[in-house]
Order: sequence, then C-alpha cells, then structure tokens
Amino acid sequence: MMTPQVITPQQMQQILQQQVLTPQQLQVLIQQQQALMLHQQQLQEFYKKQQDQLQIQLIQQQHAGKQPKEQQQQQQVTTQQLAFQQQLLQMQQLQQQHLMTLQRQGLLSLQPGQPTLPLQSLAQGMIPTELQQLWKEVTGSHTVDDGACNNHSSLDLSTTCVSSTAPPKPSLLINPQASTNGQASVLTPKRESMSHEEYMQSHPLYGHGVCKWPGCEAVCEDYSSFIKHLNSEHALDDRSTAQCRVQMQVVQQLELQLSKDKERLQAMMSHLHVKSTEPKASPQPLNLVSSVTLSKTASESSPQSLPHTPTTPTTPLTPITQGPSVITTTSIHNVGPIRRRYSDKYNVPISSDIAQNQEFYKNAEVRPPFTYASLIRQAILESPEKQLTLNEIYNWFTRMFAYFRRNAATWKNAVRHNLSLHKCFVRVENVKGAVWTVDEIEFQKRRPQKISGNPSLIKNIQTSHAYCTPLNAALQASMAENSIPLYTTASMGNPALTSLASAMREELNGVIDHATSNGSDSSPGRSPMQAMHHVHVKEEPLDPDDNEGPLSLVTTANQSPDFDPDRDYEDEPVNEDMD
DNA sequence: TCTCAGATAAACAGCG
DNA sequence: ACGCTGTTTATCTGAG
Repeated sequence: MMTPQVITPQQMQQILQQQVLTPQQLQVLIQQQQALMLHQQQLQEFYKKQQDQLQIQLIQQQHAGKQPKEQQQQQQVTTQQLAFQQQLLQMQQLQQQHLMTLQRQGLLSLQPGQPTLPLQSLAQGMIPTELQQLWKEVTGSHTVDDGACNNHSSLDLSTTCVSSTAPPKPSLLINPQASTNGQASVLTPKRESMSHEEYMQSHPLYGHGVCKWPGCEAVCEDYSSFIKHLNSEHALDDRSTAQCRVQMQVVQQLELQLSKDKERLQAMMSHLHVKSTEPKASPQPLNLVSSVTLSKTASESSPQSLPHTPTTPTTPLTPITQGPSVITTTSIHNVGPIRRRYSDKYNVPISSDIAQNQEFYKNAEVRPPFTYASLIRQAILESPEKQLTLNEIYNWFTRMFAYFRRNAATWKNAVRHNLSLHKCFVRVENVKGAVWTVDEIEFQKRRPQKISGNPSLIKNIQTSHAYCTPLNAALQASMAENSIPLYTTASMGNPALTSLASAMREELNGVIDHATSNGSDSSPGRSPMQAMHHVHVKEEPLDPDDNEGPLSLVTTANQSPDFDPDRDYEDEPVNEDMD
C-alpha cells in the first residue's frame, strides 16, 4: 500500500485524476488544515506571550526608576510606530475595500491561503508564470475575504461551511460575506465598517500575533507589522514559491488521505452493516471523516503508520507540534516515518488534550500524541485514588483511545514495559494485589530533557505540578476562547456523529462477548490506600532530598476524572487482531 | 555521527 | 498447563 509520505507529485497527480474530490471534501480539508494551523499558532503565541510578558515585567522592574530617559525615548519611538502603523492600517483598509469591491464584481474569487482551485495544476508541475499568477491572486486576495468558512472561492462551499460547524466563534467569522450566513450578529462592531481588529484576525496567514506562513512563526505585534513582515519575508521569490508549492502538496496529501479514509469508512460501514447513519450525509465530522479509521487498514501494513501526520486534520484540536510551524517544508519530508514520536516534548498538557479531544480519541483510531509513560500517568492520575491496577490501566487505554483497541498484545506489553522501566511508576501492593501509582517527582525529572525551546515552560513543569494547573487552565481557556469548529463542534456537538460512533460501538459490543474479557475490573470497589501494606520501590530509591516517599507521590488532581460511569470498554475485550 | 529516549518485541520468572 | 503480571534485554527509530 502506498503511504502518503512517499507519494511523489507524479503519483499524486495520478491519484488526483483518479479521485475527484467533491467540493465538500475539499472544504472540509481546508477547514481542518486552516483551523489546525490557526490553533497551533494560537497555542504557540500563547506561550510566547506569557514569556514575553514575564520578560517585559522583569525588564520594567529592572529599569523602573533607573533610566527614565530611556523610557521616554522608548515611548517616543512607540508613539511614532503607532502613528506609522495607523497609516498602514488606513492604507490596508483602503486596499481591502478595493479588493472587496473587486470580489463583489467577481474579479477575485480565490481564497487567501487556500488556493483550492489551482491545486491540481500546481501539482502537475506549475510553471513559474502560473505560480506567479497564483501568488498574485493569493497575496492580493488575502486582504479581502476570509474567515472560518473561506467558502467564497469559485467552489461554492457555503452550505458545507454552514452546516458543518456550529456557529463559529467571532474570531473565526468576521468577514462581511459570512454575515450573510446569519452570523453577523456575533460581531461586535467597533467601527462602522469591518474593524481592523476583526479583519486582521481573519487573515489566514496571521493569527494572534504570529505569522502563520508555513515554516514561519515570526511574532508580529500588530497587523501592519505583519504586513510588513509578509512583504519583506514572504515576497515572491523562489523560496516562497517553493513553500507555496509544498503547501499545495500538503493540502493534496490531506485530500488524498481524506478520500481514502472515506473509502475505508464506507467499506467498514457496509461490512458492519451500519445503515442508518450515512457518513457522508453528516455534514461534517471534521475530525472523524478524516481520521476515523475504525478499521485496521492504516495500520495493517505498518502499525505505526497512523500517527505519521501530526499536521494533518487527523490531529485533534490540541496541536501537537510546537515546532517551526504547522506545516513546514521539513514536515513534508518528515511525514511518515514509522515510529514517529511526538507529544510530550511539544509541551502539550496531556490532561487538557485528552479532555478536549476525548471524543476524538475515543472514536478515531488515531494514536494519541503522547508517550506510553504519559498516558499511563494520566490514567493513574485520573483515577479517584491515583492508583490503578494493571488491568485498570489497560481498560483506561481501551476506553479512552480507539487506537488501543487493537494490537493489544503490543501496547499492553509496552504498558507493562513502561511501568517496569520508568522509576516514576511505583508498584504498590495491597491486599487485593498490586496497584500502580505515579511518582510525580520522578516523572517530572525526566521531562526537562525532552522539552526544548521554552525555558519558562520547563521551569513551569519542573517547579511544581500545582503550578501547571493554572497554566493548563489558562491554556484551556485560551483554547476555548479561540475554539475552532474543527473538532469541538464537529464531533462533540454533532449528534449525528456521536450517534454514529456509538452505534458502531454498540454494534461491536453486541458482537463481542463480554465474557471473554481479560480480567475483572474491580475499580468500583477499589481498595483504599490503607489497605496497602507493602510498597515496592524500584531499584533506585528516591533520593532522600527528594522528600516524600511513594505514598505521597501524587498530590494533584487538576483534572476532573472523566471516567465513563457506563464503562463501555471496561469489560470489553480488546479486539486483538490475532484472535 | 553520536547519544538518548521511546517503541516494540521477546524471553523469562513468579504466581494463581 | 495456562494466562496474567512484572522484569529485563535487545533492537530499531526519531530527534537533538
């Protein structure tokens, strides 16, 4: 089976010729990618801003009362900059109005940053003049119209947009055209016309102070500086055109993957005789359409092939990469290596990620972007008593992640391996057997090695877990604030999807006999800590300086236990492939 | 290129 | 004997 990462442009061309995507599919893909990019940038910017604010505060404190002259000079410069920026803004607005007029007249139809139409021609080897023309269109029209829908391209996708998402957040729905969808009321008109703030939020290459050009994450304080940055750093040159071409290919790969996954889903549905919910009828499973590979197709050839695209729409709401950008030229080349690892090192709080994307992970057979150790820890921390038996850990995996409902022998072995290997997992014997707990200190010890690039975050993580809690909260707040219709609304808010997923689950549950479960889950009657009478400390005991022993290891419960009371998967046999 | 961490596979032992 | 649990070793891979 051909894997996306080895697809050459020629192959892609062939595939594209064979598989004609519907406008809806295209739109879904584009939305996914855009939302993903946006969200990743939001997170990155969130981190950066926190850092910047800290640094600014520090600098201000240091310079307070020390060098008032410098401050005055700085203020002068700032004032000048503001005046200049205002001029730029005015120019920008004029340009924008002009372009809007053009678009109304039908002279401009291409979506900024989402060159859907020229995709194929590009893939088929766009000649420089074509690229230039495209580039002109892109750079020209990106000041026009944009927003969550981005559906005013030549492809009429407005229905897809409207139906596929719950009412988007204002930040994502701010263009005048979108108001025709009846969403204009969400806007808070600060100016008579579309305000600059609104407009700049809608720029596909600019989000929350960060340039979203693939591979670029330059911080632009405001929109005018972003425009300057765009014109200076991303002018029409070889590099930019190459990046544009890469972006095209990225989109195409996503399209290809989507179409294939859709085919799989169709085949699965027909195979499982699921009739009621026609997948393509549901207007949006933005997350599921692309990633619900409840079948085993993707991993048949290579079990690790699934997680190969952290930048694809299969990625749930929480971004995984913190790297250069959502989509970089390198990411293209890196797509697909087997055993791809990500996650922990990307500073994504696992609890918030899982919480945010719970339904996604439950239904989509996508490998969670966290290491086994992180997942095990999360499972244990989520438990009421911060302790789980091995079997309960297994159950948590299968309950929370569709991915772990397959290849049980593999990942269970990995779980056991991790439990034994990592000192952060402490086995505690109680009357009923052994349970596993987390040595949070040990766990945090190993993280600094993995986190690079953000000292403040490292510090956050190292200092105390409690310190992480507000960070998580702030992060989640930020995520909620900038919620994108990609996953949250499409999956969680989509009853059709939920019913589809649950229907399939029930179908599976009905078929599989619970009696074949691999163990008894005794979680309801978990024995209390007092019942423990023996603590098995691993070979390297904790340093006495590290204070508390294993029994006081887990002190934080920053996440609400989201155990499913129904415990759908608790006793569900892990449908291993080999059985 | 080297090192390290993680993933995976597998062998093995203890236990019920 | 069998399966589960837990440990350990080896190998491969990706990333820094």
